[in-house]
This record gives sequence, structure tokens and C-alpha cells, in this order.
Amino acid sequence: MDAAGAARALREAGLRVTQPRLRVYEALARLGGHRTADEVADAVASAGHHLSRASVYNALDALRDARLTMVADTGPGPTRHELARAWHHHFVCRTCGDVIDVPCRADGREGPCLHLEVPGAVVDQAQVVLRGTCARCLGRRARAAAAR
Amino acid sequence: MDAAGAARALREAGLRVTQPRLRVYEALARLGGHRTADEVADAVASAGHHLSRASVYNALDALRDARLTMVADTGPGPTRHELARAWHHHFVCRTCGDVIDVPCRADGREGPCLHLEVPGAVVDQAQVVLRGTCARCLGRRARAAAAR
DNA sequence: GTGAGTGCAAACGATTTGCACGGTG
DNA sequence: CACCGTGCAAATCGTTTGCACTCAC
Repeated sequence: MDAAGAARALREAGLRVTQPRLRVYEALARLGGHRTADEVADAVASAGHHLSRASVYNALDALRDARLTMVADTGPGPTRHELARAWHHHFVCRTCGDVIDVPCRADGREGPCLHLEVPGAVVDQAQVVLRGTCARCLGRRARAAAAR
Repeated sequence: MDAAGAARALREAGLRVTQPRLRVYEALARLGGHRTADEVADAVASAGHHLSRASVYNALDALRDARLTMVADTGPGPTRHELARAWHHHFVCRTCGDVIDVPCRADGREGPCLHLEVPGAVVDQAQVVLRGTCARCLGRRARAAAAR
């Protein structure tokens, strides 16, 4: 993601193109995955730029409102942001906290896999969070048990 | 929920029976629904008892670990606790913040409605959070629009 | 030029922690 | 009677806010 591409994306989303937004967007694109505000701030800082904490939050909010990014509902702890992309769920490892994408597929094809209705209400979003132990932590635990 | 029943529930769950845990458990049972730590603390206080904030959190953690209660993953804001019961999802109103239970039914019967696998990992829980606007807020909005 | 966006620091809400004390099993 | 659990206050973490300044449009 070059700067020009980021600027175009922001403009097309109807956002004013400012340095903080560009830097935050680029950082998210470069890092990939699900990132906390702090991780984004660090990435921007290590790229040689400075951003106040408030501006990082501001930019992340603006990007989210413009649907350029989404927040991953990963429970307690810092909010995690990611670039908008095909719908998917999240698996959160209870041991290491890692967040892993889980494709959303129902009836064998990708797409909204839940069709829950709430009487009288309008549902505009459904998030699924899976919790458990990831492969890496399972292996580590097995190795620790074997060594004992 | 009388005190004796609460004490029995705690003992059966393998927990030491202490005043804070009893009070918190009773408060959750009396209040019903999805409650924040503060709501629980207030309920205990208005029942004429005193509990330090830390003890409320401690008791809620102990109850959760013992599976007597569950936390409703309702996104940002205070964590909400409820007595353990049949599996269900949660609808969170974006306008008023209310949390509404949504029965979990798949294939026409109640039960886990998702069967998502994460390669190599063990999934022990799947939470679904729906977001949108509740019936009450929809009505209020419609009325406001009509009055304009 | 004008208003949206920024930076800073301080406020904030929710939760956690350290440590001495008290009650449970 | 040993230890888990409690109470208190202060610390911490993530996020928001107030206000003066600046920059994109």
C-alpha cells in the first residue's frame, strides 16, 4: 500500500486526507491482521513519524466510520482494528491471546452464515467470536506435560 | 433464590462459601438479566450490605470460573454477567445499549447453532453478538420523525 | 477563509494489584 | 490452624475530552 493508494482510498471514502489518517491506514495495511491502537502507534513511530495517541484513536475512528476498517470484537482488552475485507469470524486463543481469522461459510459457500431475527428490532451486524486454545499453545502444553 | 440455595450452589461448584460470593450470587439472581459489576455492587449495597469493589470483581470472577455465571460479550463498556443458563446469543441496541437475549436454535431445535472448526485448535466456546436498533428505539425514532 | 482535524495533557471508567487482616473448611 | 478470600487504596490500562492551534478543502 503506497501513500498514493492510501490517499485515494481515504478520498473515495469521503474523508479529508490528513497525515494521521494516511499514516494509520498505511500502518494497518503494512502490519496486516488485527491490531491494537498501540501497535498502530508503534508502527507509525518506528516509520519515523510522530502521532499523538489521541490522533491515532481519532484516525482509527474515522476509518471505521468510513468503513475502511472494521473492529474485531475480541472481548476484554484493547480494541483490534483491521482493514475491511470479506466477512469472517475470529478465534481468540485463551492462552496467548492471538486472534485467528475463521472464514464464514454456510451452506458450503462464503457469506453471512447466521440468520437470527430479533422481533421488532433491526439487526445490522452479527459478530461471532470463538474461544479456545490455538494449535501452538496446544503443542506447547503437550511438550510441557511430556517433559514433566 | 434464598440464601441456603445460593450457599448450596456455591458449595456444589467447589467454591468456598463466603459472604461476598453469596451476596453477589443472590443479587444476580434477584436482578436477572445481564448486569455490570456496578449494578451488582449497588444491588448488594441497597440490600443493606457492604462490599468493596474489589470483592465484587473477585466474586464475579470466582462465579464465572466455577461456571455458575457467564459473561455476555457485549463489546465496549463494562462487562456484563448473568447466571448460567441455556445457550443463547445477545442482541445489543446501538442506541440505548440494552441487551436482549436471542435464543440459539439451529435445525429447528435449541442447541449450538454453529459448527465452525479452527484447524489444529480446540474451540470451547462460540459467542454471537448481534447489533442494531431495538424495537423501543425504533419507535422513538419514528415518533421523533413524525413530530418534526 | 472556515471548519474539520490535530496535539497535548489531563480526566475518565473499568478493572487489577499489593498487602495486612479475617473467616472458612 | 492453614490458607483462601477479603478490604482498602493506589496503580494500571485503554480510551476520551477540553481547548488552542493548523491544515485540507
